Amino acid sequence: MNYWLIKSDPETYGWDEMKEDQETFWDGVRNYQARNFMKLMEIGDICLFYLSNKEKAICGEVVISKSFYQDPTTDDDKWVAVDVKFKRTYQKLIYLKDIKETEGLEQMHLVKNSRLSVSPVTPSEYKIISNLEAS
DNA sequence: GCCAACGTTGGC
DNA sequence: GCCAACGTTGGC
Repeated sequence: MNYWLIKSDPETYGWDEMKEDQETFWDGVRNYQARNFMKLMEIGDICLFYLSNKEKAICGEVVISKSFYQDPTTDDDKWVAVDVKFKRTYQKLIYLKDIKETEGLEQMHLVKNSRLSVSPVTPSEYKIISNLEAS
């Protein structure tokens, strides 16, 4: 089982919509690096849901409910989508600012390459983030 | 709203 | 195949 971080602009698709839909497909990724990570996602993998721009915080978790398939929003077979299911809302938002200040998280793609919309999270990073949520 | 960082495109 | 120009993203 793997951990990931997926990014969404709340203006496009926010956490409230995710919660209401319960399940949705994650499409529209047009970046090879992100696409390659999506292809590695398996059912049951946990994705941290990050809100860019306005919030700049991780707000909860979703679970992969279907592994990659051709992105239905384009004819171009280069691109893929996955299905994700709502899991839970964090007790508090974990802000980018705090992530940057936390030891052990400075190597995260989110910190080093903020433009990558899908990125892997290591088990130890996941654990540190869980601790931040509980603290 | 600005701008840095990054990816992509296209001319040579 | 190189690299300049351009577009997009996202933090500030």
